[in-house]
Amino acid sequence: MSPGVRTSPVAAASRAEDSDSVEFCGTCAFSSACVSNGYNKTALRDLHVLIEHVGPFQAGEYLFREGDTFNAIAAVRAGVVKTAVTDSQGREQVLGFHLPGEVIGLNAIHANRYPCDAIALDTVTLCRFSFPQIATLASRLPGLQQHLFKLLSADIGKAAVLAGDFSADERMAAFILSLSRRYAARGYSAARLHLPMARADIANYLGLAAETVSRVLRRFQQDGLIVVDRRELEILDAARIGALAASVLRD
Amino acid sequence: MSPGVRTSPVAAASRAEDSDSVEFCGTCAFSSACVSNGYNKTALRDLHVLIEHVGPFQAGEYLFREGDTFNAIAAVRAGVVKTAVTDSQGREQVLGFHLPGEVIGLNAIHANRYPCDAIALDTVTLCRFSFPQIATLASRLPGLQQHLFKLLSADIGKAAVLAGDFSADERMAAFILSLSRRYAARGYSAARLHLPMARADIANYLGLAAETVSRVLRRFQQDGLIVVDRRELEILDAARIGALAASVLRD
DNA sequence: CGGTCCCTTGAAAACGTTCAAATATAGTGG
DNA sequence: CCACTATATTTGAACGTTTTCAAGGGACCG
Repeated sequence: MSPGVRTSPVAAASRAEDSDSVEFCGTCAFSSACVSNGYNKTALRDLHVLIEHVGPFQAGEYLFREGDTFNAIAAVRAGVVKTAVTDSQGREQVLGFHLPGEVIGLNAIHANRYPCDAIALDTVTLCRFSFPQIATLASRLPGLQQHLFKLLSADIGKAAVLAGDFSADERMAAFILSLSRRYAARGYSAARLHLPMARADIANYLGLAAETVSRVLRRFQQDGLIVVDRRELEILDAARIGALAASVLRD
Repeated sequence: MSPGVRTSPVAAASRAEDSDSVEFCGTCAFSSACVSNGYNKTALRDLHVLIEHVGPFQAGEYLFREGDTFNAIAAVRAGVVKTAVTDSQGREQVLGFHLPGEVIGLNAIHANRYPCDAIALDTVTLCRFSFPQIATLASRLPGLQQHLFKLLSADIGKAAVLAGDFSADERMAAFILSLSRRYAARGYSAARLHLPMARADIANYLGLAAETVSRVLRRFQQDGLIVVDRRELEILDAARIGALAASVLRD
């Protein structure tokens, strides 16, 4: 990204790359699939003009910070985004990881400010949607309004998944399987996946200690469930992983 | 409520009580405050016709069940509602408690089915809003659409609050303070409050054992933080409760 | 007054954490 | 290309908070 951009590239107005392009990228096409069925080209153009491609961001860069004024949601186009809050004592609490195709910023609508930080874990590019504009457009396109309601509704349930009292094994298995499924839904391999986040981030997200994550992964490998090497992970026994994760993922 | 109603009074179409009344109840007035400013009487009447007052429900009655077809959200008008899921082994997981003025069913939009059970903890009455109708109306009333977006967005954050690794004391203090604030926001006392749910429900919600809840409450009382007698609770030292809860509630 | 459910209390056990240290890896500059 | 440093991960052992197990009271309801 260009040097000199100092605060909240997502929150701040950003220039669109390839502003003369009239094609949707894959992510945009996904995000707008709801309106592309049965709507005219005017609607599609309306949607297109409020989309900006921003990035790339390098690992560690902040996409937005807690407290920044909210004015846009964003779909991850490439890379992985971590959302987290930091308390007064500087302790971080990881809220989630967002893979390509997934939307960030929905939890900022309520207070008109982002309630968490968003940090690139690797090289990230985004599709940025001005929220006031997309809300206005949603008034005219019932399909878009419905899509936004559903995106928001789905996020309510996701946040509650790890609230239960699950064992370290169950949490770890659910984490692996969730990543696998979400990658698979985007056309990546369901068996081999890359973990772009540190063990400490996984642990924090799952409510465990980093040492516990390390130990559980090692034991999973000893038991033939997975093969893990650094941040590359292969699922060998999806059935047993699924059995462990079932109580967490509810299926 | 009338006998013979067997399934999902919220999901199913229900008769409105006082159908000839043209006055909003307090909850309805609250829920529709967003549109009552600057909108004409036609809009208000449109909103009113899609509201149904349902109930009362007795303690233990199901307002809707997991898997029921979704077609309405509801605001609690009186009483307290517990939402929970039950896994394949029959173990219950409490997702939340909903006080008067709070909305239930928002997490059902995504899949068009309720993802959890809703159970009355005491005598409950509801304002039921047909979701297809309110969504249609929201297309014409930007203020209503914005209000719905904000309701949904706020719920995303609420669910994640207890995901962190907090001690039993911190969780319990946060629970007490959250109830106190939410009751106070509705005009009830912030210091004296009634707990309509069992200790086991509190424990389940907080990710603790019921015995731990009992012990923490007793110790809080020994330390002069609260007085608790059965399901009546008085906060004596709001400052220290607040200090304990701060890391959980983030303030 | 009996029954049931809810709550409380005590003691032992378990799971995961914390502390401490070794190992490995990636990044940096010579 | 290599040494060097900081960071990340792994591993071991002791500790601690919470859970589990077991039992005892107590309130509410018929």
